[in-house]
Amino acid sequence: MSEKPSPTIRDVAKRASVSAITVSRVVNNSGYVGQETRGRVEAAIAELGYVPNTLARSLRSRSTNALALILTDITNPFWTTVGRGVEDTANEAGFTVILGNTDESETKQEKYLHTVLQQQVDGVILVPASSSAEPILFIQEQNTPVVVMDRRVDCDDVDVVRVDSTGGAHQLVRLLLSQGHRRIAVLSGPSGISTSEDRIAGYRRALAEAGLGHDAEVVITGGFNQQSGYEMAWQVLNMTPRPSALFTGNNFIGLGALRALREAKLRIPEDISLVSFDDQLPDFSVEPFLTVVAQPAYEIGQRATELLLSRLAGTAPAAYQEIVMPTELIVRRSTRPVQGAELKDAIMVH
Amino acid sequence: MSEKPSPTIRDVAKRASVSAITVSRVVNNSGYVGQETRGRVEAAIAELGYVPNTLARSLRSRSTNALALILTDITNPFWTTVGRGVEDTANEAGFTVILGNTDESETKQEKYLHTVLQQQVDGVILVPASSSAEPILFIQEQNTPVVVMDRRVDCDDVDVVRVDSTGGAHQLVRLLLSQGHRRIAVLSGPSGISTSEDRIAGYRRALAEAGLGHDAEVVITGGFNQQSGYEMAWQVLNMTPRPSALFTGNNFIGLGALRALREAKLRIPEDISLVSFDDQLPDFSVEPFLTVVAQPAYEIGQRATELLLSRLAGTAPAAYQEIVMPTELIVRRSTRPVQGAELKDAIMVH
DNA sequence: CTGTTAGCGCGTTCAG
DNA sequence: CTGAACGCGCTAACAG
Repeated sequence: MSEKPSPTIRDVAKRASVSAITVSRVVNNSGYVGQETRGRVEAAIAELGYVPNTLARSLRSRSTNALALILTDITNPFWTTVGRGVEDTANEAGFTVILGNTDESETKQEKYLHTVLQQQVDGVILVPASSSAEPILFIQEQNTPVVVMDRRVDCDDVDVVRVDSTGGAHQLVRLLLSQGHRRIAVLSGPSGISTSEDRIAGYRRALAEAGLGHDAEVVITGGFNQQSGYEMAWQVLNMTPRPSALFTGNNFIGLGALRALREAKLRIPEDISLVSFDDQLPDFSVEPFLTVVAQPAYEIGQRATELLLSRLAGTAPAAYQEIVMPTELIVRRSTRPVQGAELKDAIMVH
Repeated sequence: MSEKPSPTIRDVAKRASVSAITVSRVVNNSGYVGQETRGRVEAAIAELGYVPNTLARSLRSRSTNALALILTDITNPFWTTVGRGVEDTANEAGFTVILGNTDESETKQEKYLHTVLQQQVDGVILVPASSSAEPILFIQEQNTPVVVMDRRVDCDDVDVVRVDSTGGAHQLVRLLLSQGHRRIAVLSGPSGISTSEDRIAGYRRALAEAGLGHDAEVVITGGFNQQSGYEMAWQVLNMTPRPSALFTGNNFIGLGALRALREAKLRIPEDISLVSFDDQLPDFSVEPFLTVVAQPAYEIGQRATELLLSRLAGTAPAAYQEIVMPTELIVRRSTRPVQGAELKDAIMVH
């Protein structure tokens, strides 16, 4: 393994008997270069196996053509799909994407923000771990454009791309109400996160419009993960009277609840109804049967990236944008009209 | 939004009435700096909101503290787990990880390799899209250390971390043989990929040791994905006589086969036996029941990264390493001894 | 169409 | 313990 250093632009220049800048123009397809000169340069590049140094390029040109995508849970298929939307859109425009995963931790988020800003990314797409405005301001202080994705924050001066969580929850709960359900439990995410709270708000609005109230006990908050969904579901199953329907605040909470219901030997929808925010991945061992409100995950990533790129290009409207995307109600087979008798038949589980 | 440029190390130096290099020493904790001086510098950093420029740092120090991880399918949970092993190990050592997804395409792989080498990553972990030595040589030409993961390549002068695919397949097929299965179909990945071929080799060895041969028709190759598994399984189901057992070459092929078997209304293991390479993700709607050979996914990533880091540190043995990790047979409930009658009872499906 | 000059922000080298 | 000079590899700004 010989230790000869990688060839630089000057080595290529020398070999092709031109100046460094000419090589630069050939590599970047910028400016005018004569046919014959270009040929010589390209030959020299091939012979030397020259690979341009992006670091130096970015240092000089003050632009890395890289975006940071900072999200909360890369193991969640919803986020992988969003991520793909971001990546595809960015790549198409010649940008690379640097990914950071915060696990909903503000500390990790801060760490990643520092890292990517040090790396001089041209822009940031952030799924904030809290609704605090501080991280946003920190990014903006570095003159770096930022788009907040999925969640609202306590800050008006920033671009946001999200879905209508309140509306989606409202639809789901109205469906349950129309089937006669009256005691409906909500298993939501962390309080302090807008999606989590908006979904509860949609639930409350649906009940209020129907002239109904609800026990405080049936509204539960936890984490946006399976374990939490599992635990919250058991909590619900132990209530007296037991709710006749569950509304879970995201896909993972829904999965956890599903497991709890199976352990409790409750059939869906015969014994209990279940609806959820977020569609589930197709599972090839069973037919899809969960009634859900689906989010346009890929498109969310796409729109957020487009907005960010237009800011970078200076083609975005001056005013900060808030893009709210619609959700889609998909009715399948996990709910059922409540039977007259069932209303009083509140069995204790466990 | 005022357009003042981000503060540089010199701005901090001026504000603290020291030289730039002193600031550098404070930031990097290198060299001696007096207590009092350090205090002034830290104050200046905080007041200015100074964030060091990694680009310039790396350009100067000729090291980015970044590794590239190039793999073939990020949507496969096996690879996400491997990736986590890489990421955790790298982060612990102060390295960041740049991820590239090739979808088993040599073209995409080449594109990513170019990108990350331009970005001056300190090392590459590659899951090669083919067994060609060329990409390896290309990386090594840039004086960049590389570890090949999961697959063998036509190149001896490179570090490799993989599992014993032949051995794992051998165990699985021996289990089937011991239960009396004689006509066993293999649904494997692309030919030309060592894992795919090694798993077929293990199958052949098990049969040969039992003094048995097999029809060429029951050995099928396709892609390492669900769609391909689904199609290959249907192909098997239409054979006469129909194989009494299936061995699928990875988790996704297994999932696709599962779907085909369900569509064909075949019960497992009553109507047909199924074993697979790779364990499946826990699915909360059904108990795990598939008999598999599991790979230590996380540890594979970990070992590969450790090896790469030790190369960077210069602490690795001079000779190239080939680390072959063991697989684990997990017997569950997807196979069953073949019944005497069944052997002749080769029903056509469809 | 091509070249010269300068300097991006930082850290190594060597001298105080 | 601190600093001055220099250059990493590349391109912006200006010549010609």
